[in-house]
Amino acid sequence: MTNRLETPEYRVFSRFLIAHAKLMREFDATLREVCDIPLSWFDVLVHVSLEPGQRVTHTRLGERTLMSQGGVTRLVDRMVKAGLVARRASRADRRKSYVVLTDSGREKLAEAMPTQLDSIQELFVQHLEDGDTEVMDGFFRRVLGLE
Amino acid sequence: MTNRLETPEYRVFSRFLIAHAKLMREFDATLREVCDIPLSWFDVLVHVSLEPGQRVTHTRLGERTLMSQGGVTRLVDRMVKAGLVARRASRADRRKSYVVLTDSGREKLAEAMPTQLDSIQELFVQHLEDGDTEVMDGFFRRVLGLE
DNA sequence: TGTCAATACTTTCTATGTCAACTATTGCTT
DNA sequence: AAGCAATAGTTGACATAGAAAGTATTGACA
Repeated sequence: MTNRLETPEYRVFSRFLIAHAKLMREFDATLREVCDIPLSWFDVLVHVSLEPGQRVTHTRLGERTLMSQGGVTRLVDRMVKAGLVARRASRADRRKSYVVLTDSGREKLAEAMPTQLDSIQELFVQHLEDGDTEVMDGFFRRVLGLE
Repeated sequence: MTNRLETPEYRVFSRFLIAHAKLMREFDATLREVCDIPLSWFDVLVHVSLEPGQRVTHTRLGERTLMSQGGVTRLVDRMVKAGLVARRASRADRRKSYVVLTDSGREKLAEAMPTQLDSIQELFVQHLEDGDTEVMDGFFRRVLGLE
């Protein structure tokens, strides 16, 4: 039964899981050490800043960060308390509430972005050789059902 | 600043993250639906069964499942309560306690293994084309610092 | 042999996330 | 316009995991 676990394909899968765990751990540890924020906060800062108008609804933020709605509310709560983001009620639709960066949030992002980009470079991108990028991009697109 | 986010390499990294989240979600959902256990329990069952003598110490189980020691204790607690595994004190070293499968645990594994192997096949392995396996294996090995 | 650092596991405290129920608001349909 | 399903966000109950301190046991070494 477990012999199917010993194929090269399964081994790749297994390494995929371990690599993911390792990367997440190190990204989080580095961001906490250098910038004093967890990876989840960095994610929010980035996704707010990437949005047109530098503002996101909770729902969209949930899609981007792959979190549940309740989870987003609480994550944003903590970041509001820390002063990195603020909520701004939408005029057009009073159910909506936009998440925006505060000055402090913008500063924190400017500080954390190079840190995180360096980590990604060092732990992930650096190991991409020759055609690896294209191969892996194709693979992940298929996994995600894109195109 | 964010322009480095728009390179093909970063895009691969981003898809890697999204793919991981998607796969974990679906594996867990399928195992819960079909076999009524979470992915974390399946992981434990597999790692116990793969061990020589079909028994693992908590410490080793933690290394295998990438979990903290306290996390392992409680995860095993829950599975003991559910009757899938049991703890067996070590004679040689009375600090150690081995985790072993119960009959019920062995049955559950026999039921869950094909389910999970099918999921992995369908959601991951199926999308590996031609030389993809070798390319990705090499990449993940480098990421993990193997060899 | 007595001491003490290391090891194995447990436990407490806390952080964080999910699910489902709830509230408010919107906008479609008649 | 009234009714009502859909949408946005919050909240309560609960599940789970990590960090660090605590307990028991082992083994090395003076």
